[in-house]
Amino acid sequence: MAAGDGTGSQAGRLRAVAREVFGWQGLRTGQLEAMTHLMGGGDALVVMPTGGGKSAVYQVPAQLLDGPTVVVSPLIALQRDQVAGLAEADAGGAVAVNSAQPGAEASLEAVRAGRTEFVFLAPEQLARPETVERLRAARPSLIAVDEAHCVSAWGHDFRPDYLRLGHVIERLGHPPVVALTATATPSVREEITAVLGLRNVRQVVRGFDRPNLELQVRRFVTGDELRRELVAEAASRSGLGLVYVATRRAAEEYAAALCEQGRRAEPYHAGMKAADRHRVHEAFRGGALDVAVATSAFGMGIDKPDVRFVLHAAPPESPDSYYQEIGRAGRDGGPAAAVLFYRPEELGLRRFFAAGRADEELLLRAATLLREHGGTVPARELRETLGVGATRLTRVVNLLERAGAVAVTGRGHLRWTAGGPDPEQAVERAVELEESRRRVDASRIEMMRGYAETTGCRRRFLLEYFGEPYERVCGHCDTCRAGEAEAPGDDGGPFAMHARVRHSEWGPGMVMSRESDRVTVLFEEVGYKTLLLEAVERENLLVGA
DNA sequence: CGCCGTATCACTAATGATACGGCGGTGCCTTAGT
Repeated sequence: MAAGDGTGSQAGRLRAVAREVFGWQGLRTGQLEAMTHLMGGGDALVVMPTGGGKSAVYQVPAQLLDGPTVVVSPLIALQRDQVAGLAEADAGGAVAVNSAQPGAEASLEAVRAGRTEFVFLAPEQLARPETVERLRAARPSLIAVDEAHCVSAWGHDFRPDYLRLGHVIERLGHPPVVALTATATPSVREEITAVLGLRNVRQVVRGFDRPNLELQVRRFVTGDELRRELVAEAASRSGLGLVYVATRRAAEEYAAALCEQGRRAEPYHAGMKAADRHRVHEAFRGGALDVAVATSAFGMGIDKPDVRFVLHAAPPESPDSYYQEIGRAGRDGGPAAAVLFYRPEELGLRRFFAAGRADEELLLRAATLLREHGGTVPARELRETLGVGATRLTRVVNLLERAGAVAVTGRGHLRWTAGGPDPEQAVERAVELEESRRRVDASRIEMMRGYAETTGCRRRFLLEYFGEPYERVCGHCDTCRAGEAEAPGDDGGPFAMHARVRHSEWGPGMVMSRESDRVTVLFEEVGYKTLLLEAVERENLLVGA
């Protein structure tokens, strides 16, 4: 293909739009690669750090494709910012459709009539068949799914509507789809692709390494000591900081303790009034704070370049979440510290959150009712018959659907699959699926423990967890400086990075990291497992697959 | 699973020690009542 022709002029048009509409002087290779693929009709999965220009990947092609762009975005506050940002450019207009926004009807009509280019919605809005039909009538030419890792991180029980996005995409005629996220391990990338039903996918993954982050873990025996030391460190560090805690109550207590030390500190969690949350957010953005003490509610949409430290009072539920949270430090490229204050006991809370089980009895009742009915049943009717709320029903239906027993129609009605499993088999499969999810969640917690307790290079541990080979040690995390971290020796043996293997009991998996005496494998069914090489060889546990 | 607050006991005066129960994160939505 001659340069300047075909894809070449395509890139030229994209660059011109970026410049003329948005005022961006250039596009990065990764952005351009994803955009070109979308323009060619394919789907894309873009993994880039926040502030790396993810939004551009859909905003620019949207100008060239004939039809509106549907943007799925999980937070209403985030939607507001994005709509406001687009309003400043001459980009064709943007609206958000949600409960906090009056005039949903007029907005959808504007989209259908072609008066608005961008429409932002939360996944819950797309659970409403009427809304999907309205969008379908507008014949969208592009769909962007922002914060796509939510498909995996929250979808299964917390926000089940994410799991329905695949159906929504099909119902909207499956125009080019771009999934965007700032953090995703290879397994999460696979899950995003599967759940959204992406086709002809181009994955664009920009480097995860953030060399300016100094990684450190401080280990404690008692909770009192941990709290005291954390307050002391947060109070003495200079520059803007973020302290992540596990509970709302801890957020309040640490913030109060830091104020006593004379720092400008505020708590932030989902139990606070919207006005207070907004106030803290603004204070953080405007430099009126020294430290924000927050639960995981504080996060998405934060793009403050000069955060100098992120301290964790307790480990989050996975290295994915941890990396996302510490990634909010040092965006300006200047030095920044990420310190985990660790006690093994604190993992207990995470295990509690991950322990939920499938409601077998409810599954069986729902399955039996649907099969006996035979035809299509409105979800609302089934909810009333079973006497459960929408959240629980959605969860049960999702499981039955994944078990191949129930289909959800475009109108949101439910139908038992003819020729599928019988109710008992379906419930059995659903329970297995839930068990499998539980095992994977538990294994991610174990990987978080692995990070906290490793004697190897911490940067290497995280990057290999994300599937990015890092065959060296960083030299400036705490273990490296203590001289403990040993350089890896990759002799190209049978368990090379990313090699496909099979375990006699745990089934197929992929090698995610190697140390001199052990290997960590991500098994499809049971999650992460670390095996001693000596035992692997002695028992012949792993074979190449 | 582990933590914290409350209740109870033991016991001669204020407090300490132990047992037990409840609670714990992320955001949409809707609807009732100011």
